[in-house]
Amino acid sequence: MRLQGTEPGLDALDAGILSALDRDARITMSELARLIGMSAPGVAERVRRLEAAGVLKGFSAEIEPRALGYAIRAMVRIRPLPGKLHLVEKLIDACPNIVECHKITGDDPFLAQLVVRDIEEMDGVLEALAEHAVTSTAVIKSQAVRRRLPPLR
Amino acid sequence: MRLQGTEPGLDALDAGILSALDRDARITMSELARLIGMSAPGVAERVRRLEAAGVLKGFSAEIEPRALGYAIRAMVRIRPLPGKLHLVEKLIDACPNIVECHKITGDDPFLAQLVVRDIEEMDGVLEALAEHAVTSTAVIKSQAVRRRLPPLR
DNA sequence: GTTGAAAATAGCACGAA
DNA sequence: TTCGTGCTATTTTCAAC
Repeated sequence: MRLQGTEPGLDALDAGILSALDRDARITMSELARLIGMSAPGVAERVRRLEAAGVLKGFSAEIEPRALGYAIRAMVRIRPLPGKLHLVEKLIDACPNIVECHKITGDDPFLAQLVVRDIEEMDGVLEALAEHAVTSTAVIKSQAVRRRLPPLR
Repeated sequence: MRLQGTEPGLDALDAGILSALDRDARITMSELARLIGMSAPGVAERVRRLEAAGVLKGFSAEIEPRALGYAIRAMVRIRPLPGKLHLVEKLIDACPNIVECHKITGDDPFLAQLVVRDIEEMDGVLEALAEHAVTSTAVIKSQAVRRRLPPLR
């Protein structure tokens, strides 16, 4: 196996495996084997190697927030007030409505994805942040590109 | 089962199921059954119902772009030039380095997540967009909050 | 939702290329 | 090394309750 971070390291079979697992992570190794034309132990071994190489970090469920009553999703840029960077980072982590947050370059250090049931709930979260940071909120209207993999080779 | 979008609709067992599947989507129904204290056919039935209700949209692999040689990740705000909205949307969809894109409110209609191997590749993507849109790029330095579920009840 | 039996699958050792 | 075959344990699925 090649070192992590060097390429390609992935042949067409690995690419097929990753692609299939991305479409349906609960597929059986047998079915996966049929799809790419290998034996089940063979693909299972490759999957283990991809995990060991750090390519496959895990498998997760795609859950639809709307179906849980979270009608609104928004991207929030967050700029902590002077001296409040660490405090704000803790606030962000402690806010259960923030389902993801990146530290980014530029004027606003954080870009968070917010999921709320209604405008009132959104306002509550933003108000709580407002004491220690300036926020810019953009409501998500739709997905132009649904989560997908980058080119695998 | 309650109508999609009405709450709660989820009891503690469903919440446990979703949480466990989010942590590891490839867990067996038997193991999941043990975790939440039910029989295997019982949990399997609940999982089917959560899928039918639109709560569980699917299961996907978490793939680490870095391990594939994509050293840089960035969030790009994209503002199409007048009359170029649809063209830009097509360009975005056709760009394999864009792994996700939201249509949002505000001055910049699109917020895309970009994954590239190096600065040169990033420049190439942004140059291609520059003909038809104004872009603002923020490189992702780290994840402050790793993808997680909102409160399930 | 549970139990129990049949079919499919996973995981292992071993041999071949 | 990496993959395939054949075995056993586990899991899935379906029936009946």
